[in-house]
Amino acid sequence: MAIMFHSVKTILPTTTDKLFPRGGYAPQFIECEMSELPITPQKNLLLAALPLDVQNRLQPKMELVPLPLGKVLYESGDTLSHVYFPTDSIVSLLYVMENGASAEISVLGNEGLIGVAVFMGGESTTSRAIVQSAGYAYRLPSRQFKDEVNRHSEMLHLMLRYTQALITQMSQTAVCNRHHSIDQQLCRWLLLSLDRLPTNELVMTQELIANMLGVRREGVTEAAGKLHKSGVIEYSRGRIRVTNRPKLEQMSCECYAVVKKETDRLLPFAVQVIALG
Amino acid sequence: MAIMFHSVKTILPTTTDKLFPRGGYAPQFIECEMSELPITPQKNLLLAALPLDVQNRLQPKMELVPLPLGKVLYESGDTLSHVYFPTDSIVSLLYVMENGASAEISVLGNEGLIGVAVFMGGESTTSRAIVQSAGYAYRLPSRQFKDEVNRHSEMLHLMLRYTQALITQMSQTAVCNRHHSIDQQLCRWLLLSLDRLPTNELVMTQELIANMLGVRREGVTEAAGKLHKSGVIEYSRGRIRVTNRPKLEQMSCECYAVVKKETDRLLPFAVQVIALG
DNA sequence: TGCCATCTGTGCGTTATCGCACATAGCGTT
DNA sequence: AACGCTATGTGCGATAACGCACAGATGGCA
Repeated sequence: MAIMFHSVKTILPTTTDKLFPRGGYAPQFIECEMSELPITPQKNLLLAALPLDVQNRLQPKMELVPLPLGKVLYESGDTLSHVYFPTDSIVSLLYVMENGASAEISVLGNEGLIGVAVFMGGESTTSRAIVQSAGYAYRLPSRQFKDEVNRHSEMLHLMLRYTQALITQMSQTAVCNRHHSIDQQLCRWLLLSLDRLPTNELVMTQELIANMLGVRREGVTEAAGKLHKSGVIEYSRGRIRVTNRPKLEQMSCECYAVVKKETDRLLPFAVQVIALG
Repeated sequence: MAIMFHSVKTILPTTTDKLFPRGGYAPQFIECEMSELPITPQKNLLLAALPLDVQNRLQPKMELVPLPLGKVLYESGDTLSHVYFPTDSIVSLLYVMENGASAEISVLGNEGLIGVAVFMGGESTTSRAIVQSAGYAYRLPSRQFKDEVNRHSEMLHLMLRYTQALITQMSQTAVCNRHHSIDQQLCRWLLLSLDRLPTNELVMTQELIANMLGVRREGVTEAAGKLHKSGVIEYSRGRIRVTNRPKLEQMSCECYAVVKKETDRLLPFAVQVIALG
């Protein structure tokens, strides 16, 4: 399969060793165009939705950090030292079982935050947060985040709404895992990722997608082959380009639409303009 | 299979028509011994964990309502008029798909409440809340519940902790749906139900269990047959008695233990004394 | 230019679960 | 005591996904 992808430069180190259990993946990164698109806290839609005075209070306390692919923001059971507000990165919440098998619980980008357990009170969760698409995030020490949430009820209510959206996605994942085929789930997964990216191209091997979906790599290969035959995607060695998004949506199970609709309802400020393939 | 179950009296009407999509189930109820065990708000462990002054404020606003098997407390998309604090009933959060297939997202008893979406801000969810084991619950109008939560930060924090426990269970359900066999999942499901009942006997047909697990009824029949052969359970026509709980735990997947441990961590006041089979 | 790690494609037997059909059994009602 | 509804048991072919093995393709790098 000869597909042209524009060349990219490696600008961030990877930390994938032992992080993606099955794979030995060492990918490259799309250059982050810092000069053209300055990364501000407002790139995160939750931060942007806060009242201006709260934004101003938070700004000096936050720190912009790069999130290379495969970086683990926290491990199951870890006490969370910071919460992260992605600006252009994508993070998966992944559950890893005793035998090493895994499954994605939810995925989030600049519409969300990593670390709801901080204000939920548990301080840790049973899942792992792992960077699925490299980029940046603003982070805030948990302690200060908690103070702000307790001080500004508007911030609390925003976080709670986001948490409900997260719950919706988790529920739907459970249902999808039960009832839908790998083909359909791949479509759902691609759409969820696509919604959190500025382009229609994702940097992700089939091996990693398989880890996220909790299925065999070969299963993803087969499903991706079908999507290619249908003219929906093109791909090559860790890059996937969606060329027909409407058809992708059509081939997906209802789960994508349900989650999208509910997320848009709960977080109307985060309604995304979809990049047409 | 000749198993003796103590006779029971029907004391509550059922509302199962069209509520459990696949089944035409019309079961009886175990008599609720009101006189021996007065039902007080403190039977619900969340209510019991509140500061006394808050309990006293809430008490007159709450109403004790019977929850017959199969009753739908809310439907997907419904605006929640009340939140429910079960005292001795069990409620499942169930997702019902477009084609009628379903899957349980989580289950809760007197350690929880139905209606987290009220203080999360969404006012509705994409799931259905349905009574899985008849009993009672105290309910509180959503409006008043919200006021109390906003007024008493202690109450808010308690609810948030419970919500995190709920999230943990949802996540684990997603993983379990992906990776574990029907046999294992049945064990998990029985244990989760058992923990929320005062006895080691549950009133539930295999058909309904299949609905909860999102699998075929025949699959549950087979799995239950194996458990019986192993001497773990006895059952007959809508009643299941667990006779060897340790073995049941041993045959379950890790998911039960993970959820239990995390729930106990988050809600230490709700640690349950397990009825030995 | 050629090497080589790694990503993707494919085949094949095995297994779990499904969907359907129908048989058997338990229990309340007449 | 017989009936009938409902719950449970069982068999069977179809299917989806699995685990494994290995072939082929790609692209970075020496």
